[in-house]
Amino acid sequence: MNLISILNNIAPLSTEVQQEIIGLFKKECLPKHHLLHRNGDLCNKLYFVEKGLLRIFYYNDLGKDITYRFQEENQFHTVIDSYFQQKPSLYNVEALEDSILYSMPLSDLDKLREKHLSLQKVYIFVLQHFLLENSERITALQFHSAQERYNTLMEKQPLIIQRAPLGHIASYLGITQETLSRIRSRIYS
Amino acid sequence: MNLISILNNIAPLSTEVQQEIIGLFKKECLPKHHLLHRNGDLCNKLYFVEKGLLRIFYYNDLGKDITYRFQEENQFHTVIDSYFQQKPSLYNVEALEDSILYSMPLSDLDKLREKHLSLQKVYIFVLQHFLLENSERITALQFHSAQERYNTLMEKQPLIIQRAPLGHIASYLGITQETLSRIRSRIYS
DNA sequence: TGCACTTTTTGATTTATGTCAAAAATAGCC
DNA sequence: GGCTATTTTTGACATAAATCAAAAAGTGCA
Repeated sequence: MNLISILNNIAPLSTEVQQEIIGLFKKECLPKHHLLHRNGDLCNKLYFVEKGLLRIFYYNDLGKDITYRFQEENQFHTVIDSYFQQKPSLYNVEALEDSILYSMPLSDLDKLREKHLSLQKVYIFVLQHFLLENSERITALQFHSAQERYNTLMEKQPLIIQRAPLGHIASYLGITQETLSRIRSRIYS
Repeated sequence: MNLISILNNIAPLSTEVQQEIIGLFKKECLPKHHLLHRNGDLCNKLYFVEKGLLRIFYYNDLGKDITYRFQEENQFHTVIDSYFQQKPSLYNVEALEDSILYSMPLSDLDKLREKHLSLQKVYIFVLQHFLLENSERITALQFHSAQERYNTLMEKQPLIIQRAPLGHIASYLGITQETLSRIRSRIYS
């Protein structure tokens, strides 16, 4: 699986550690439209997306479905509000395509991290990566126009445009579906 | 200093570790308006804000000064785009008040974390905390109105309103100063 | 105390984006 | 291949917030 090579890239792992990791991650296959996590649930697993596409979303005050983010291949995934605080989540997670995930329970990961310093590093790296991504997103939402935010998405995750329905992309960008449709039809960017 | 008791709250530290931490953090006193970090600089220190108020900001395409976030007392601070990747930063950091910080070089922290597992936990906790905060901010910027975002700020960091100039708060919320002024003058929320 | 300087407020107008509604296009399926 | 069901586009109109400009209020200091 790609997981191991990605981890190795972050910090080289001994064969022993690699074997242990492989042993603890469990393969999960989700059909398209499967709801992996429902708001109110507790999420106590860290996932790695081997194949497919996940969408994390929540319902706002008006009950409207808002996409918080997409998780593509080779990304780690978890429901952060629940996972980090072990409390019921506000978010839902669904598979937008048939997907293959690897999952590891939080408790196993904790033990593993205590046992192997090298993994602690990897975990920190992953957290930092998420943090950087989020800070870019904040910057974008703060003062970029809808058009600019769309352009950025096109650069960073170009395939999302083809893989996810328009409405999901629109709410991810913080705009309505109609506005996104109009942006796409404009000749000039 | 508050730092030690805060760290202890996250994960209990031995007296030895505490002493080592105290020894490595260096006290820095900044006068109001001091520019702690300039865009293009490398940031290789982790800070703890003992007293005062910091503002992290950047200049957008139009050269407009945009507040990315405020750091109040008892918060950890660093310039994340630079610190985590050790590359020149897009951000500036200034003291909005006379401030007292404690700083530790990245290299010292790395060594310390390798040496003491308990600190690794603390570091992860801090990262997770930032991550949660950022995700709430994204949610707010995605679909809350200017008014709602202002209300949220009032709840979370009520003192900011009195301590920072209006223009800085406005850009933090992703709106213009004029709009913020009008929000404040409204009788109904 | 008064004067310059900065910050905040107010006003008039414009613009980007939202809302509601319906038509067009696309996809899923018997 | 044709027929729903879903998704996307288009249109008309409403609205929140931006912009530009100037007045008012607040602050620092000689």
